Amino acid sequence: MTSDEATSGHTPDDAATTVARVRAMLRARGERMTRPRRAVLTVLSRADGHLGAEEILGAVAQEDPTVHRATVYRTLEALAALGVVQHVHVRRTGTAYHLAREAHLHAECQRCGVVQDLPAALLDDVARVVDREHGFALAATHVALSGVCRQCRTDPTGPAGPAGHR
Amino acid sequence: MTSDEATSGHTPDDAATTVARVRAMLRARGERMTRPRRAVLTVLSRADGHLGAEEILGAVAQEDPTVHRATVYRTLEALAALGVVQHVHVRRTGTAYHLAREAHLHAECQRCGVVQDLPAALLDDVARVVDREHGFALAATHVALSGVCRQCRTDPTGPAGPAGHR
DNA sequence: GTTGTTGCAAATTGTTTGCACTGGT
DNA sequence: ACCAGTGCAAACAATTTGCAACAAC
Repeated sequence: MTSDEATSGHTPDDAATTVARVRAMLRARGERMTRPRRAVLTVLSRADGHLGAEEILGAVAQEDPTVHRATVYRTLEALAALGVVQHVHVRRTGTAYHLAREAHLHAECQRCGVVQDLPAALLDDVARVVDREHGFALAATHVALSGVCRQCRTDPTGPAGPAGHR
Repeated sequence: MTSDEATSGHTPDDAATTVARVRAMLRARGERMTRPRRAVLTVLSRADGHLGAEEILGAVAQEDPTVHRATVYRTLEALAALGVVQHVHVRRTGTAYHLAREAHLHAECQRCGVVQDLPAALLDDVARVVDREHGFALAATHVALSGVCRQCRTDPTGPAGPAGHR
């Protein structure tokens, strides 16, 4: 990969740069950099964290109203295949996407729906044990852990998200 | 419904016993033990492990064809409210249910879809850390961990379930 | 000019809801 | 008899797919 990445979680990644990089990757596979793909990449680069499909749909629509929902899904799939984006399964949002950077876990609050990042290393030990004892290769980053965030524990009367108990 | 339950090796929990126990719990709340509920409980008691909604639907239909899909969902919800059944979110199957017994984790193979149980204690340490460091109260049993099961690691050409990569 | 991609609309999948009726207690 | 619970059909949300038109390379 390339050189610079402060990696501390905050470096939205220049959209143009990302697009260029991906264009090259696509070209190498005989695929194309299209308008919808550019839009999706732009949206993803801008947003620092993960975006729900719904959010991406919305942002892309603003970026370029001619891009169709289905296309966004297909684009995300294509970019995932490229290894450029990763997806996490989240209860509330359905699926969330983000540009592939350093691995990290996700924790979703079952009350308010907030998804927060956690260091990937947290599950390293568990992964090792599960592997050794159960033969199961954990893909810890792939599904958001469930629980209740600090906010909601502190303030149980606060704004519970749309969902009752998930 | 033929009463030939002397077949399986382990002891899933006698259906009749469960039904009786739950009937009491329901009664205590002014609720009723109905045919659909009996059917769902019977199905759940028989099956040792977790069943996907789809499986429950099927089994219940065999148990009593007059029971409607929607009713099964409502029944599962009611039993969950009672604390009698627990649900786990699984990508492949959507949601899986099982009678509430000792807490345990679930691990879902992203290739074949198998869901296996893991000891709940596995995540105790992590839960403690996440709590202390991030203020997040982990509900580890609520979402199935993702990964690849032993079978699929060994035999990558084997029968990948219906889904590509989840 | 290829042919990878897109837009659209319709199909899926999994689950929920409104409502009149039925059955448990 | 009363009302929790049910059956049914239709609504739902999120995503996927078939296909003809289209646009990158």
